[in-house]
Parts: sequence; structure tokens; C-alpha cells
Amino acid sequence: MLDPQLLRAELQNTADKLAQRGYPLDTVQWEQLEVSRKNIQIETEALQSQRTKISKSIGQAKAKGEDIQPLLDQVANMGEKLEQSKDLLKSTLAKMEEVTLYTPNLADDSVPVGVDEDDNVKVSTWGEPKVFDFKVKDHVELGDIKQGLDAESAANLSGSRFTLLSGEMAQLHRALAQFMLDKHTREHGYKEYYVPYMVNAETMQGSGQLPKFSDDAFITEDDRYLIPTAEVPLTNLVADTIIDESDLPIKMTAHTPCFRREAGSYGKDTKGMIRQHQFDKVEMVQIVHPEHSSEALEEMTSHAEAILQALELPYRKIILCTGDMGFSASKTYDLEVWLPAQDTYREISSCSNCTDFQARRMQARFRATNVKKPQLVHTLNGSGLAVGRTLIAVMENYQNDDGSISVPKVLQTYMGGKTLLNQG
RNA sequence: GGAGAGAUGGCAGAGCGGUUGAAUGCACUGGUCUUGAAAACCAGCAUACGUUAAUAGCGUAUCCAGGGUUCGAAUCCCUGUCUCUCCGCCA
Repeated sequence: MLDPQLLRAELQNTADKLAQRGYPLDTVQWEQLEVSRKNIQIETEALQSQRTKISKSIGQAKAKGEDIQPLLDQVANMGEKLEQSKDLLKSTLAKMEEVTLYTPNLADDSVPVGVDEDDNVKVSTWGEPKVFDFKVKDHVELGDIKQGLDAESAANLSGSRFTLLSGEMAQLHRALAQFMLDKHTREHGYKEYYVPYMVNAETMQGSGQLPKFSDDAFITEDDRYLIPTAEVPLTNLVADTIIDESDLPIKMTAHTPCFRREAGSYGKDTKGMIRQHQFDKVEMVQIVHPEHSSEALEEMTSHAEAILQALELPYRKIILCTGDMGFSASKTYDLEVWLPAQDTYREISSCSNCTDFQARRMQARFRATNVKKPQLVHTLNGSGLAVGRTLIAVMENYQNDDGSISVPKVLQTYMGGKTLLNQG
């Protein structure tokens, strides 16, 4: 949610900024709502105040044994009037909430203005794509040779967009997740969490997945949601809390499966395990002082980069333009890893500063020692990294002529000392 | 799954349907006292929204949540959620 003050004091300016994100805000409708809200609320609270006063005097009169009938007459028709006024206020506020809950965060001033992914801007590249002296295979082909990546069995078990890994491939997948967690907890200062994979609607709303994107999530029969990312449970850990300033920043990480409906992506990335209903991810979340969120985003992105660098996977870092950013984000860096078989870079991490957008929805605040009033924290999240896609990247970048796959140095201890995968 | 108990401020814990935003204790903050500390004593100590130049006043809301009864609800009724105890089942 945006700061309601922005919608009052700087409505046009805010609407212009939202337009850059491709979100049209009906300012005329909003202003009308705001005017009626003000009148109705003042009216309602005045009525409430009057009635409370009379009700109290009834109590006092009764205690003294006085006749209360005149007072009862006075208050007789107030109830109905108050009810009407309350209902009107309620429906007006609901209309306003309908707008605010569906309105995305404002982009940071440093974000390039643009329409879609074509307007994203490259920030930097790292590493040189390896030159192969043989025809490279993609991960599907490599997985087939090794018999470790089994789309057919997964389809039989569950349907499309699922993957089954076995043998060394399953081990490598596990090794990657372990390695990432170790790196973040031992070197980057994150605390490890094991979190629920299902959350309630309130939690989904806190981090911005609901109500707007309900089609993207799996919902259970008892109205719980399968998490689309560990960002949801981790970030909401501070919902409805007031944190002591000295406890900031809070840095959390978790390795979880992520579940996404991928509604509307029919036909996209249908081959292989690029886009799945279920995939593993190691997620980083930071809860920080508002003054430090910009630098925290840089830091967190570097933590994701450190994984790619340790794995010696070439990648580039891009900044998403206003039109391509996610709903809650104010600024987002994507890391794209080199996939030789596709001869291109593909997203493997996304790191965002959500400023106070999620914090306001969740009521996540901190209290500074010198300021009496609790203030909203800033929240950040980033993939560090998507495990399935990292597996693909390792497979394709570390492939050999005979279809075997070399094990990246940093993973060898996690793989029982193996340096080459060819056993299936 | 069956039976029962409960949910009140940071914590503990009162609260006959009326002047209760809510006793009391602890914690916390400031002060007095003290060489210093402790103890003792005094004072203060919620949040959100609205109005407003105001983090001043004033108003409204909040005793798990949502409905209801009533002139008036922390207190009565209904529904839901969560917690605890016992039985059953179970990784």
C-alpha cells in the first residue's frame, strides 16, 4: 500500500508516477471518494459521540434514581441514523481500499522509465561465456543422457510443468541449495529459517500477492495458499510487530519449494525445467531501517552475485524498468545467468527493495530511541538463487563433449568429492 | 477424530451491562534520596484513524476476529480462528 498522504497531498504527481508503471489511477474518482469519506466520517463520529454522551448520562440518571425516559426519547431515533451513517462510511472505505490494495508501489527515482522488458537496462556483466569446441546440448538433452531429469515420469505423476530428478542430478540439486544456504548464513550474515509452505490469505495480502494476483497461487481446500516464494512467510514474520531499532537490520534466509500456477504463461518455456509449477529457491529477506534500504538492495544483490561468482557462472545484472517491475517493488535488479544452449542470459535471481509498501500492509514497524512514534520498516527480498535454474545453468555451462558434467569446485565437497557426473 | 477449558495493555493478572482505555503487580522512562548502586518514595508510560499548521487540543475506534441483543457491551448471545488439557490416531 502507498502512503495515504501521497494520495491526498500529491495526488496528481502520484498518479503520474503510477502511470509510468502502466497503472492508471482514476484521480477524479479518487478525489470524489476522498471528499465523501471526509464528510461521512465527520458526521458519523459526531453522531457516535452524541449518543455515547447521552448513554452515559442515562447510566448516571439511573444511578441517582431519576427519570430516564426523556433521555431515552432523545436517543430514540439516533440509532438508525448512526447505523445508516456507519454503513455509508463502511462502503466508502471499502471502495477506497479496493483502489489502494490494487495499486502498485511507486518506482524509485533511479529506475529507468519504460514499458516492458525491452526497456530494462543492463548494469554490468560478470564472467566470459565459455567457448565450446563441440555442439552444446541443452539441459533437457543432458538430463536425458544422464537419466537424471525425468519430465515424463513427472508428467505421469502430476501433469505438465513438473520435474523429477534422480541420482546425481537430485544430489546436485541438493548440493546447490546447501551451498547457497551455507554461504548466506556463514558469510553474508543471514539467519536460517524453516518455514510453513502454506500460509493464510492475510499473509499473502501482507506481502502483496493478494488480492490482485490470486490467479497465480495454488489454494487448498481449507483456504490456505501454497507459497509462491519464501518471501511470503519470511517477510510476514514481522507483520504486526514493533521492532526495536537496535535489532535492525534483520536478515533471513530459507530454502523452500515455491508453487506457482503460471496462469497466462501457456506455451512459454514449456520445454525443460525453466518454468515449473514447483521449484526450489533459496530466498533472502531483509527488514531494514528506511534510511538504509537503498544500500541494502545493493548489498543483497551482491550476495546473490556471490553465489554465481563462486559457481563461476557468467551472468549479467540488469535493472528493471518501471513497466517491468513487480507489484510491491520500488526498485529491482535481475541477475541473468548465461545459458549456452539458448545462447542467451536467463533470469536466475530477482532482488527488490519494497520500501514501506509491504510494511504498511503488514503493519511492520520499528521504534527509534529518539522518536516516540513507531515508523514503518523497509522490506527487501531477493533470490539467492533459484535452485532449479541454477542446476540448469551448471549442467549447461559445465557440460563436456561426451555428455558428462563437471562439478563446480565449490560443490565438490557437497558431492562427496565427485568431480564428474556421468553415472546417472 | 471425540470431550473439556480458555483468549484482557510489553509481561502477569482483576474486571455486578452504565461515569472502564480498562484496577493491581512487574518491566520500562524521568525525578527525589544516596559517595555510587540497590531499596524506598513521586511522576509518566498503548496504538490507529479523523480533524488540524501541529508529533497541541478535540473526536472516533481498539479487551482474539466477525456478526447480534441493548439507549449503552471487555462484560450477554451466535459464528469463526487460535491456545491448552484428556482420550484416540500418527511421521
